[in-house]
Amino acid sequence: MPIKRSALARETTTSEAETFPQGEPLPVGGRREAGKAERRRTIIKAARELIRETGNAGLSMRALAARAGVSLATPYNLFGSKRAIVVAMLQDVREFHELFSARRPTDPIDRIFTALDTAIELYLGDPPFYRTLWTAVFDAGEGVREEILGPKGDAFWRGLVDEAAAAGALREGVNPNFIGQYLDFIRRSAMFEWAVGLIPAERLAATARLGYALILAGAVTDDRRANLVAAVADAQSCLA
Amino acid sequence: MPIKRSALARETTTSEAETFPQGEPLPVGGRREAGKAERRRTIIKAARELIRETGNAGLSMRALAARAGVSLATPYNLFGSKRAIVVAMLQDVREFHELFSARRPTDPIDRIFTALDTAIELYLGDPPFYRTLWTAVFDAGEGVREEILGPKGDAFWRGLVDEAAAAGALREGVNPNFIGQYLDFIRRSAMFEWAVGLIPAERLAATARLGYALILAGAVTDDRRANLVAAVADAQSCLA
DNA sequence: CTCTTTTTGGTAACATGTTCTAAATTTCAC
DNA sequence: GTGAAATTTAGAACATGTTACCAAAAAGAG
Repeated sequence: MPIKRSALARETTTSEAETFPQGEPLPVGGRREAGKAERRRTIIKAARELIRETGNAGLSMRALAARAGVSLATPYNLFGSKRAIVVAMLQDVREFHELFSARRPTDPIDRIFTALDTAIELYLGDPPFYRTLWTAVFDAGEGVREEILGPKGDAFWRGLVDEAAAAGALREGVNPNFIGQYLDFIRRSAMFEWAVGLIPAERLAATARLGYALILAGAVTDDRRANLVAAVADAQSCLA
Repeated sequence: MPIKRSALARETTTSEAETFPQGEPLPVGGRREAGKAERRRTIIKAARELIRETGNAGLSMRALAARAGVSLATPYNLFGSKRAIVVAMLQDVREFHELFSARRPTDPIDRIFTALDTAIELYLGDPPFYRTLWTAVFDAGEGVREEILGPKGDAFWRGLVDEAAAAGALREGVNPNFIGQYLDFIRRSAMFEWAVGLIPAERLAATARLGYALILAGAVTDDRRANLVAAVADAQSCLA
Protein backbone atom coordinates (compact mmCIF):
# COMPACT_ATOMS: atom_id res chain seq x y z
CA MET A 1 0.00 0.00 0.00
CA PRO A 2 1.66 3.16 -1.22
CA ILE A 3 2.18 6.08 1.07
CA LYS A 4 -0.14 8.92 0.23
CA ARG A 5 1.95 11.88 -0.62
CA SER A 6 0.79 15.42 -1.06
CA ALA A 7 0.74 15.03 -4.77
CA LEU A 8 -0.50 17.66 -7.12
CA ALA A 9 0.59 20.61 -5.07
CA ARG A 10 -0.55 23.76 -6.75
CA GLU A 11 1.66 25.15 -9.42
CA THR A 12 3.39 28.35 -8.57
CA THR A 13 5.63 30.71 -10.44
CA THR A 14 8.28 33.23 -9.61
CA SER A 15 7.36 36.47 -7.98
CA GLU A 16 9.04 38.47 -10.69
CA ALA A 17 6.82 40.61 -12.85
CA GLU A 18 5.81 38.33 -15.68
CA THR A 19 2.71 38.14 -17.76
CA PHE A 20 0.84 34.98 -17.06
CA PRO A 21 -1.53 33.45 -19.55
CA GLN A 22 -5.01 32.98 -18.25
CA GLY A 23 -5.53 29.89 -16.15
CA GLU A 24 -2.23 30.03 -14.31
CA PRO A 25 -2.55 30.12 -10.53
CA LEU A 26 -1.25 33.22 -8.86
CA PRO A 27 2.47 33.26 -8.17
CA VAL A 28 2.88 32.59 -4.47
CA GLY A 29 6.21 30.83 -4.01
CA GLY A 30 9.70 31.92 -4.66
CA ARG A 31 12.25 30.58 -7.06
CA ARG A 32 11.99 27.19 -5.44
CA GLU A 33 8.36 26.70 -6.29
CA ALA A 34 9.01 28.16 -9.70
CA GLY A 35 11.60 25.51 -10.35
CA LYS A 36 9.19 22.83 -9.26
CA ALA A 37 6.51 24.11 -11.57
CA GLU A 38 8.98 24.24 -14.39
CA ARG A 39 10.05 20.69 -13.75
CA ARG A 40 6.46 19.58 -13.53
CA ARG A 41 5.78 21.11 -16.90
CA THR A 42 8.86 19.47 -18.33
CA ILE A 43 7.71 16.10 -17.08
CA ILE A 44 4.21 16.51 -18.44
CA LYS A 45 5.59 17.56 -21.78
CA ALA A 46 7.93 14.59 -21.86
CA ALA A 47 5.01 12.31 -21.01
CA ARG A 48 2.97 13.69 -23.91
CA GLU A 49 5.88 13.17 -26.28
CA LEU A 50 6.49 9.66 -25.05
CA ILE A 51 2.85 8.70 -25.49
CA ARG A 52 2.78 10.21 -28.96
CA GLU A 53 5.95 8.48 -30.05
CA THR A 54 5.77 5.10 -28.44
CA GLY A 55 2.14 4.69 -27.46
CA ASN A 56 0.73 3.47 -24.23
CA ALA A 57 3.44 0.96 -23.44
CA GLY A 58 6.23 3.47 -23.79
CA LEU A 59 5.23 5.50 -20.78
CA SER A 60 7.36 3.91 -18.13
CA MET A 61 8.63 5.97 -15.26
CA ARG A 62 12.23 5.28 -16.20
CA ALA A 63 11.69 6.31 -19.78
CA LEU A 64 9.78 9.35 -18.64
CA ALA A 65 12.51 10.45 -16.26
CA ALA A 66 15.16 9.98 -18.90
CA ARG A 67 13.15 11.88 -21.49
CA ALA A 68 12.47 14.74 -19.12
CA GLY A 69 16.12 14.87 -18.13
CA VAL A 70 15.41 14.29 -14.46
CA SER A 71 16.11 11.43 -12.15
CA LEU A 72 13.67 8.63 -11.49
CA ALA A 73 12.92 10.03 -8.06
CA THR A 74 11.89 13.47 -9.27
CA PRO A 75 8.51 12.57 -10.82
CA TYR A 76 7.63 10.88 -7.57
CA ASN A 77 8.62 13.92 -5.57
CA LEU A 78 6.61 16.22 -7.78
CA PHE A 79 3.52 14.14 -8.53
CA GLY A 80 3.53 11.21 -6.15
CA SER A 81 2.77 8.48 -8.66
CA LYS A 82 2.47 7.67 -12.30
CA ARG A 83 -1.31 7.86 -12.05
CA ALA A 84 -1.11 11.38 -10.70
CA ILE A 85 0.87 12.36 -13.78
CA VAL A 86 -1.73 10.85 -16.07
CA VAL A 87 -4.55 12.47 -14.17
CA ALA A 88 -2.77 15.80 -14.35
CA MET A 89 -2.64 15.45 -18.11
CA LEU A 90 -6.30 14.54 -18.38
CA GLN A 91 -7.35 17.36 -16.13
CA ASP A 92 -5.57 19.92 -18.22
CA VAL A 93 -8.86 21.15 -19.58
CA ARG A 94 -7.74 24.51 -20.84
CA GLU A 95 -8.22 23.45 -24.41
CA PHE A 96 -11.65 22.07 -23.69
CA HIS A 97 -12.87 25.23 -22.08
CA GLU A 98 -11.64 27.28 -24.99
CA LEU A 99 -13.52 25.08 -27.42
CA PHE A 100 -16.63 24.99 -25.30
CA SER A 101 -16.92 28.66 -24.51
CA ALA A 102 -16.62 29.40 -28.22
CA ARG A 103 -19.93 27.70 -28.90
CA ARG A 104 -21.82 27.72 -25.64
CA PRO A 105 -25.52 27.62 -26.50
CA THR A 106 -28.18 29.24 -24.38
CA ASP A 107 -30.59 26.38 -23.80
CA PRO A 108 -29.40 24.45 -20.75
CA ILE A 109 -30.14 21.04 -22.17
CA ASP A 110 -28.44 21.93 -25.42
CA ARG A 111 -25.51 23.06 -23.36
CA ILE A 112 -25.19 19.63 -21.78
CA PHE A 113 -25.07 17.94 -25.15
CA THR A 114 -22.74 20.52 -26.62
CA ALA A 115 -20.29 20.06 -23.77
CA LEU A 116 -20.39 16.34 -24.35
CA ASP A 117 -19.76 16.75 -28.06
CA THR A 118 -16.94 19.18 -27.42
CA ALA A 119 -15.15 16.85 -25.06
CA ILE A 120 -15.50 13.92 -27.39
CA GLU A 121 -14.27 15.91 -30.37
CA LEU A 122 -11.26 16.88 -28.35
CA TYR A 123 -10.52 13.28 -27.46
CA LEU A 124 -11.07 12.05 -30.97
CA GLY A 125 -8.73 14.73 -32.22
CA ASP A 126 -5.83 12.83 -30.73
CA PRO A 127 -6.96 9.27 -30.16
CA PRO A 128 -3.71 7.57 -29.20
CA PHE A 129 -3.00 10.20 -26.62
CA TYR A 130 -6.41 10.32 -24.95
CA ARG A 131 -6.94 6.63 -25.25
CA THR A 132 -3.82 6.10 -23.22
CA LEU A 133 -4.95 8.60 -20.66
CA TRP A 134 -8.41 7.12 -20.21
CA THR A 135 -7.02 3.64 -20.00
CA ALA A 136 -4.58 4.73 -17.34
CA VAL A 137 -7.36 6.38 -15.37
CA PHE A 138 -9.18 3.13 -14.94
CA ASP A 139 -6.00 1.26 -14.23
CA ALA A 140 -5.54 3.51 -11.26
CA GLY A 141 -5.16 1.76 -7.94
CA GLU A 142 -7.02 2.63 -4.82
CA GLY A 143 -6.90 6.05 -3.33
CA VAL A 144 -6.27 8.01 -6.49
CA ARG A 145 -9.47 7.35 -8.34
CA GLU A 146 -11.25 9.85 -6.17
CA GLU A 147 -9.24 12.63 -7.71
CA ILE A 148 -10.70 12.19 -11.14
CA LEU A 149 -13.83 10.21 -10.49
CA GLY A 150 -16.44 11.19 -8.00
CA PRO A 151 -18.07 14.57 -7.70
CA LYS A 152 -14.83 16.51 -7.45
CA GLY A 153 -13.49 15.53 -10.84
CA ASP A 154 -16.86 16.00 -12.48
CA ALA A 155 -17.79 19.35 -11.00
CA PHE A 156 -18.06 20.98 -14.38
CA TRP A 157 -20.53 18.42 -15.64
CA ARG A 158 -22.63 18.59 -12.54
CA GLY A 159 -22.76 22.34 -12.93
CA LEU A 160 -24.37 21.97 -16.33
CA VAL A 161 -27.14 19.89 -14.84
CA ASP A 162 -27.63 22.38 -12.04
CA GLU A 163 -28.10 25.09 -14.62
CA ALA A 164 -30.72 22.99 -16.35
CA ALA A 165 -32.50 22.48 -13.05
CA ALA A 166 -32.36 26.18 -12.29
CA ALA A 167 -33.90 26.87 -15.68
CA GLY A 168 -36.81 24.63 -14.79
CA ALA A 169 -35.96 21.98 -17.31
CA LEU A 170 -36.11 19.08 -14.86
CA ARG A 171 -39.29 17.45 -13.66
CA GLU A 172 -40.33 18.42 -10.18
CA GLY A 173 -38.95 16.10 -7.56
CA VAL A 174 -36.01 15.02 -9.66
CA ASN A 175 -32.76 15.70 -7.90
CA PRO A 176 -30.23 17.25 -10.30
CA ASN A 177 -27.33 15.79 -8.33
CA PHE A 178 -28.52 12.31 -9.17
CA ILE A 179 -29.04 13.13 -12.82
CA GLY A 180 -25.53 14.47 -12.97
CA GLN A 181 -24.20 11.31 -11.43
CA TYR A 182 -25.79 9.09 -14.05
CA LEU A 183 -24.65 11.30 -16.87
CA ASP A 184 -21.17 10.90 -15.45
CA PHE A 185 -21.66 7.14 -15.39
CA ILE A 186 -22.65 7.17 -19.04
CA ARG A 187 -19.84 9.43 -20.13
CA ARG A 188 -17.16 7.56 -18.24
CA SER A 189 -18.40 4.18 -19.38
CA ALA A 190 -18.46 5.31 -22.98
CA MET A 191 -14.97 6.77 -22.75
CA PHE A 192 -13.74 3.63 -21.08
CA GLU A 193 -15.18 1.35 -23.73
CA TRP A 194 -13.71 3.52 -26.43
CA ALA A 195 -10.35 3.52 -24.67
CA VAL A 196 -10.19 -0.25 -24.51
CA GLY A 197 -11.45 -0.69 -28.04
CA LEU A 198 -14.99 -1.91 -27.40
CA ILE A 199 -16.53 1.14 -29.07
CA PRO A 200 -15.07 2.44 -32.34
CA ALA A 201 -14.43 6.14 -32.67
CA GLU A 202 -17.29 6.62 -35.13
CA ARG A 203 -19.81 5.40 -32.59
CA LEU A 204 -18.47 7.11 -29.51
CA ALA A 205 -20.30 10.40 -29.81
CA ALA A 206 -23.64 8.83 -30.65
CA THR A 207 -23.26 6.25 -27.91
CA ALA A 208 -22.69 8.91 -25.31
CA ARG A 209 -25.43 11.13 -26.68
CA LEU A 210 -27.96 8.34 -26.67
CA GLY A 211 -27.20 7.55 -23.06
CA TYR A 212 -27.48 11.18 -22.12
CA ALA A 213 -30.77 11.49 -23.99
CA LEU A 214 -32.22 8.43 -22.30
CA ILE A 215 -31.33 9.65 -18.84
CA LEU A 216 -32.59 13.13 -19.53
CA ALA A 217 -35.77 11.87 -21.18
CA GLY A 218 -36.56 10.20 -17.89
CA ALA A 219 -35.85 13.34 -15.88
CA VAL A 220 -37.02 16.27 -17.93
CA THR A 221 -40.35 18.11 -17.81
CA ASP A 222 -43.07 16.89 -20.13
CA ASP A 223 -42.81 19.86 -22.48
CA ARG A 224 -39.16 19.10 -23.11
CA ARG A 225 -39.57 15.38 -23.32
CA ALA A 226 -40.49 15.36 -26.99
CA ASN A 227 -37.16 16.94 -27.86
CA LEU A 228 -35.27 14.29 -25.99
CA VAL A 229 -37.30 11.47 -27.44
CA ALA A 230 -36.32 12.90 -30.79
CA ALA A 231 -32.69 13.01 -29.66
CA VAL A 232 -32.96 9.33 -28.73
CA ALA A 233 -34.26 8.51 -32.18
CA ASP A 234 -31.56 10.66 -33.75
CA ALA A 235 -28.70 9.02 -31.91
CA GLN A 236 -30.14 5.59 -32.56
CA SER A 237 -30.27 6.20 -36.28
CA CYS A 238 -26.62 7.28 -36.16
CA LEU A 239 -25.78 3.95 -34.56
CA ALA A 240 -27.92 1.78 -36.81
CA MET B 1 2.75 -6.75 -24.37
CA PRO B 2 1.68 -10.07 -22.95
CA ILE B 3 1.12 -13.03 -25.20
CA LYS B 4 -2.52 -13.93 -25.48
CA ARG B 5 -2.96 -17.44 -24.25
CA SER B 6 -5.99 -19.60 -24.59
CA ALA B 7 -7.10 -18.90 -21.07
CA LEU B 8 -10.33 -20.08 -19.59
CA ALA B 9 -10.57 -23.30 -21.50
CA ARG B 10 -13.79 -25.01 -20.64
CA GLU B 11 -13.83 -27.19 -17.60
CA THR B 12 -14.11 -30.89 -18.18
CA THR B 13 -14.32 -33.90 -15.97
CA THR B 14 -13.48 -37.57 -16.17
CA SER B 15 -15.49 -39.85 -18.39
CA GLU B 16 -16.33 -42.17 -15.54
CA ALA B 17 -19.97 -42.39 -14.56
CA GLU B 18 -20.45 -39.63 -12.03
CA THR B 19 -23.40 -37.53 -11.18
CA PHE B 20 -22.75 -33.96 -12.14
CA PRO B 21 -24.53 -31.10 -10.44
CA GLN B 22 -26.34 -28.85 -12.83
CA GLY B 23 -24.21 -26.29 -14.52
CA GLU B 24 -21.18 -28.49 -15.11
CA PRO B 25 -20.13 -28.78 -18.74
CA LEU B 26 -20.33 -32.21 -20.23
CA PRO B 27 -17.31 -34.41 -19.64
CA VAL B 28 -15.39 -34.43 -22.90
CA GLY B 29 -11.74 -34.80 -21.98
CA GLY B 30 -9.90 -37.57 -20.30
CA ARG B 31 -7.99 -37.66 -17.08
CA ARG B 32 -5.74 -34.90 -18.30
CA GLU B 33 -8.50 -32.34 -18.61
CA ALA B 34 -10.01 -33.57 -15.38
CA GLY B 35 -6.78 -32.87 -13.61
CA LYS B 36 -6.67 -29.40 -15.08
CA ALA B 37 -10.20 -28.70 -13.96
CA GLU B 38 -9.37 -29.94 -10.51
CA ARG B 39 -6.31 -27.74 -10.33
CA ARG B 40 -8.31 -24.80 -11.56
CA ARG B 41 -10.81 -25.36 -8.81
CA THR B 42 -8.02 -25.63 -6.26
CA ILE B 43 -6.56 -22.35 -7.41
CA ILE B 44 -9.89 -20.55 -7.33
CA LYS B 45 -10.55 -21.86 -3.87
CA ALA B 46 -7.14 -20.76 -2.69
CA ALA B 47 -7.76 -17.33 -4.17
CA ARG B 48 -11.06 -17.03 -2.30
CA GLU B 49 -9.37 -17.99 0.94
CA LEU B 50 -6.52 -15.59 0.40
CA ILE B 51 -8.89 -12.70 -0.28
CA ARG B 52 -10.96 -13.55 2.77
CA GLU B 53 -7.95 -13.82 5.03
CA THR B 54 -5.66 -11.10 3.85
CA GLY B 55 -7.83 -8.83 1.75
CA ASN B 56 -7.11 -7.40 -1.60
CA ALA B 57 -3.41 -6.89 -1.12
CA GLY B 58 -2.80 -10.50 -0.14
CA LEU B 59 -3.68 -11.90 -3.52
CA SER B 60 -0.28 -12.07 -5.12
CA MET B 61 0.47 -14.77 -7.61
CA ARG B 62 3.27 -16.16 -5.49
CA ALA B 63 1.08 -16.34 -2.43
CA LEU B 64 -1.70 -17.85 -4.48
CA ALA B 65 0.54 -20.54 -5.94
CA ALA B 66 1.92 -21.41 -2.54
CA ARG B 67 -1.54 -21.57 -1.00
CA ALA B 68 -2.86 -23.76 -3.79
CA GLY B 69 0.15 -26.02 -3.55
CA VAL B 70 1.15 -25.50 -7.17
CA SER B 71 4.06 -23.81 -8.78
CA LEU B 72 4.01 -20.19 -9.83
CA ALA B 73 3.78 -21.16 -13.47
CA THR B 74 0.68 -23.29 -13.11
CA PRO B 75 -1.88 -20.51 -12.63
CA TYR B 76 -0.50 -18.95 -15.77
CA ASN B 77 -0.81 -22.19 -17.67
CA LEU B 78 -4.37 -22.71 -16.53
CA PHE B 79 -5.77 -19.19 -16.57
CA GLY B 80 -3.33 -17.04 -18.47
CA SER B 81 -3.17 -14.14 -16.05
CA LYS B 82 -4.13 -12.96 -12.63
CA ARG B 83 -7.00 -10.99 -14.10
CA ALA B 84 -8.41 -14.09 -15.71
CA ILE B 85 -8.49 -15.72 -12.29
CA VAL B 86 -10.36 -12.81 -10.81
CA VAL B 87 -12.76 -12.73 -13.72
CA ALA B 88 -13.37 -16.45 -13.35
CA MET B 89 -14.32 -15.87 -9.74
CA LEU B 90 -16.67 -13.06 -10.61
CA GLN B 91 -18.27 -15.04 -13.38
CA ASP B 92 -19.04 -17.96 -11.13
CA VAL B 93 -22.70 -17.03 -11.15
CA ARG B 94 -24.15 -20.29 -9.93
CA GLU B 95 -25.16 -18.77 -6.65
CA PHE B 96 -26.72 -15.82 -8.37
CA HIS B 97 -28.83 -17.92 -10.64
CA GLU B 98 -30.07 -19.98 -7.73
CA LEU B 99 -31.13 -16.86 -5.89
CA PHE B 100 -32.66 -15.29 -8.94
CA SER B 101 -34.64 -18.24 -10.20
CA ALA B 102 -36.14 -18.62 -6.73
CA ARG B 103 -37.93 -15.30 -7.07
CA ARG B 104 -38.23 -14.64 -10.78
CA PRO B 105 -41.26 -12.41 -11.29
CA THR B 106 -43.42 -12.50 -14.38
CA ASP B 107 -43.43 -8.87 -15.45
CA PRO B 108 -40.38 -8.30 -17.64
CA ILE B 109 -39.55 -4.92 -16.19
CA ASP B 110 -39.91 -6.21 -12.67
CA ARG B 111 -37.60 -9.00 -13.68
CA ILE B 112 -34.91 -6.53 -14.64
CA PHE B 113 -35.08 -4.83 -11.28
CA THR B 114 -35.27 -8.08 -9.38
CA ALA B 115 -32.16 -9.38 -11.11
CA LEU B 116 -30.37 -6.18 -10.19
CA ASP B 117 -31.43 -6.46 -6.57
CA THR B 118 -30.44 -10.10 -6.43
CA ALA B 119 -26.96 -9.43 -7.75
CA ILE B 120 -26.40 -6.56 -5.36
CA GLU B 121 -27.63 -8.55 -2.39
CA LEU B 122 -25.18 -11.25 -3.33
CA TYR B 123 -22.31 -8.78 -3.50
CA LEU B 124 -23.29 -7.09 -0.27
CA GLY B 125 -23.43 -10.46 1.41
CA ASP B 126 -19.65 -10.66 1.25
CA PRO B 127 -18.35 -7.14 0.73
CA PRO B 128 -14.60 -7.65 1.16
CA PHE B 129 -14.61 -10.48 -1.32
CA TYR B 130 -16.68 -8.88 -4.05
CA ARG B 131 -15.15 -5.49 -3.53
CA THR B 132 -11.79 -7.00 -4.27
CA LEU B 133 -13.12 -8.70 -7.34
CA TRP B 134 -14.76 -5.63 -8.77
CA THR B 135 -11.71 -3.54 -8.09
CA ALA B 136 -9.54 -6.06 -9.85
CA VAL B 137 -11.86 -6.13 -12.84
CA PHE B 138 -11.26 -2.48 -13.51
CA ASP B 139 -7.57 -2.81 -12.87
CA ALA B 140 -7.47 -5.19 -15.78
CA GLY B 141 -5.09 -4.34 -18.55
CA GLU B 142 -5.92 -4.38 -22.19
CA GLY B 143 -7.12 -7.48 -23.91
CA VAL B 144 -8.87 -9.14 -21.01
CA ARG B 145 -11.56 -6.63 -20.30
CA GLU B 146 -13.56 -7.92 -23.20
CA GLU B 147 -14.16 -11.14 -21.35
CA ILE B 148 -16.19 -9.55 -18.63
CA LEU B 149 -17.19 -6.26 -20.12
CA GLY B 150 -18.82 -5.90 -23.46
CA PRO B 151 -21.80 -7.87 -24.69
CA LYS B 152 -20.33 -11.29 -23.99
CA GLY B 153 -19.94 -10.82 -20.28
CA ASP B 154 -23.32 -9.17 -19.94
CA ALA B 155 -25.37 -11.59 -22.01
CA PHE B 156 -27.66 -12.41 -19.15
CA TRP B 157 -28.55 -8.78 -18.56
CA ARG B 158 -29.12 -8.11 -22.21
CA GLY B 159 -31.45 -11.08 -22.31
CA LEU B 160 -33.65 -9.53 -19.68
CA VAL B 161 -34.07 -6.44 -21.81
CA ASP B 162 -34.81 -8.52 -24.86
CA GLU B 163 -37.59 -10.21 -22.93
CA ALA B 164 -38.99 -6.84 -22.03
CA ALA B 165 -38.91 -5.80 -25.67
CA ALA B 166 -40.58 -9.02 -26.74
CA ALA B 167 -43.32 -8.37 -24.21
CA GLY B 168 -43.96 -5.00 -25.81
CA ALA B 169 -42.72 -3.00 -22.88
CA LEU B 170 -40.37 -0.80 -24.89
CA ARG B 171 -41.43 2.16 -26.97
CA GLU B 172 -41.52 1.54 -30.66
CA GLY B 173 -38.26 2.42 -32.34
CA VAL B 174 -36.19 1.92 -29.21
CA ASN B 175 -33.50 -0.66 -29.77
CA PRO B 176 -33.32 -3.06 -26.84
CA ASN B 177 -29.63 -3.68 -27.46
CA PHE B 178 -28.88 -0.06 -26.71
CA ILE B 179 -31.02 -0.04 -23.60
CA GLY B 180 -29.17 -3.07 -22.36
CA GLN B 181 -25.88 -1.38 -22.98
CA TYR B 182 -26.78 1.62 -20.86
CA LEU B 183 -28.15 -0.51 -18.07
CA ASP B 184 -24.79 -2.27 -18.11
CA PHE B 185 -23.06 1.09 -17.92
CA ILE B 186 -25.12 2.03 -14.89
CA ARG B 187 -24.64 -1.27 -13.13
CA ARG B 188 -20.93 -1.42 -13.73
CA SER B 189 -20.38 2.18 -12.73
CA ALA B 190 -22.33 1.70 -9.54
CA MET B 191 -20.42 -1.46 -8.68
CA PHE B 192 -17.17 0.26 -9.45
CA GLU B 193 -17.92 3.23 -7.25
CA TRP B 194 -18.97 0.93 -4.46
CA ALA B 195 -15.81 -1.11 -4.89
CA VAL B 196 -13.55 1.90 -4.57
CA GLY B 197 -15.51 3.34 -1.70
CA LEU B 198 -17.26 6.22 -3.41
CA ILE B 199 -20.70 4.76 -2.74
CA PRO B 200 -21.49 3.25 0.67
CA ALA B 201 -23.17 -0.12 0.79
CA GLU B 202 -26.47 1.32 2.01
CA ARG B 203 -26.79 3.43 -1.10
CA LEU B 204 -25.64 0.94 -3.68
CA ALA B 205 -28.96 -0.73 -4.42
CA ALA B 206 -30.91 2.51 -4.64
CA THR B 207 -28.22 4.13 -6.76
CA ALA B 208 -28.33 1.33 -9.28
CA ARG B 209 -32.13 1.16 -9.23
CA LEU B 210 -32.48 4.87 -9.81
CA GLY B 211 -30.19 4.71 -12.81
CA TYR B 212 -32.09 1.75 -14.20
CA ALA B 213 -35.38 3.51 -13.67
CA LEU B 214 -34.19 6.66 -15.41
CA ILE B 215 -32.96 4.77 -18.44
CA LEU B 216 -36.08 2.67 -18.64
CA ALA B 217 -38.37 5.64 -18.09
CA GLY B 218 -36.88 7.08 -21.24
CA ALA B 219 -37.36 3.89 -23.20
CA VAL B 220 -40.60 2.35 -22.05
CA THR B 221 -44.08 2.66 -23.55
CA ASP B 222 -46.27 5.43 -22.23
CA ASP B 223 -48.56 3.10 -20.29
CA ARG B 224 -45.61 1.78 -18.32
CA ARG B 225 -43.94 5.10 -17.84
CA ALA B 226 -45.93 6.03 -14.76
CA ASN B 227 -44.60 2.98 -12.96
CA LEU B 228 -41.05 3.93 -13.72
CA VAL B 229 -41.53 7.53 -12.78
CA ALA B 230 -42.77 6.19 -9.48
CA ALA B 231 -39.68 3.98 -9.26
CA VAL B 232 -37.52 7.04 -9.80
CA ALA B 233 -39.26 8.82 -6.96
CA ASP B 234 -38.98 5.73 -4.81
CA ALA B 235 -35.28 5.29 -5.30
CA GLN B 236 -34.70 9.00 -4.84
CA SER B 237 -36.44 8.98 -1.49
CA CYS B 238 -34.25 6.07 -0.42
CA LEU B 239 -31.21 8.17 -1.23
CA ALA B 240 -32.41 11.40 0.35
C1' DC C 1 28.70 35.69 2.61
C1' DT C 2 27.40 31.79 5.75
C1' DC C 3 24.43 28.59 7.67
C1' DT C 4 20.24 25.92 7.44
C1' DT C 5 16.56 23.75 4.97
C1' DT C 6 14.70 21.86 0.95
C1' DT C 7 15.07 19.34 -3.17
C1' DT C 8 17.28 16.69 -6.61
C1' DG C 9 20.50 13.07 -8.47
C1' DG C 10 21.91 8.67 -8.50
C1' DT C 11 21.45 4.33 -7.26
C1' DA C 12 20.06 0.32 -4.99
C1' DA C 13 16.40 -2.25 -3.47
C1' DC C 14 11.78 -4.40 -3.11
C1' DA C 15 7.37 -6.42 -4.61
C1' DT C 16 4.87 -7.85 -8.25
C1' DG C 17 3.06 -9.74 -12.78
C1' DT C 18 4.85 -12.26 -16.25
C1' DT C 19 7.80 -15.13 -19.25
C1' DC C 20 11.33 -18.57 -20.08
C1' DT C 21 14.09 -22.77 -19.73
C1' DA C 22 15.07 -27.40 -18.64
C1' DA C 23 14.08 -31.34 -16.05
C1' DA C 24 10.63 -34.30 -14.04
C1' DT C 25 6.10 -36.13 -14.16
C1' DT C 26 1.82 -37.51 -15.92
C1' DT C 27 -1.35 -38.90 -19.42
C1' DC C 28 -2.43 -40.74 -23.89
C1' DA C 29 -2.34 -43.83 -27.88
C1' DC C 30 -0.91 -47.97 -29.41
C1' DG D 1 3.80 -52.01 -21.16
C1' DT D 2 6.24 -48.52 -24.10
C1' DG D 3 7.19 -44.44 -26.49
C1' DA D 4 5.35 -39.78 -27.59
C1' DA D 5 3.04 -35.76 -26.20
C1' DA D 6 1.41 -32.64 -22.90
C1' DT D 7 1.82 -30.53 -18.35
C1' DT D 8 3.88 -29.30 -14.03
C1' DT D 9 7.70 -27.84 -11.44
C1' DA D 10 11.43 -25.14 -9.82
C1' DG D 11 13.98 -21.47 -10.42
C1' DA D 12 15.86 -17.71 -12.79
C1' DA D 13 15.01 -13.66 -15.20
C1' DC D 14 12.82 -9.32 -16.85
C1' DA D 15 10.10 -5.03 -16.70
C1' DT D 16 7.81 -2.08 -13.94
C1' DG D 17 6.01 0.99 -10.12
C1' DT D 18 7.60 2.38 -6.00
C1' DT D 19 10.42 3.45 -1.90
C1' DA D 20 14.77 4.30 0.69
C1' DC D 21 19.16 6.40 1.39
C1' DC D 22 22.75 9.59 1.04
C1' DA D 23 25.56 12.96 -1.06
C1' DA D 24 25.40 17.15 -3.84
C1' DA D 25 23.24 21.27 -5.19
C1' DA D 26 20.12 24.96 -4.81
C1' DA D 27 17.37 28.34 -2.44
C1' DG D 28 16.14 30.94 1.59
C1' DA D 29 17.24 33.57 6.01
C1' DG D 30 20.31 36.26 8.67
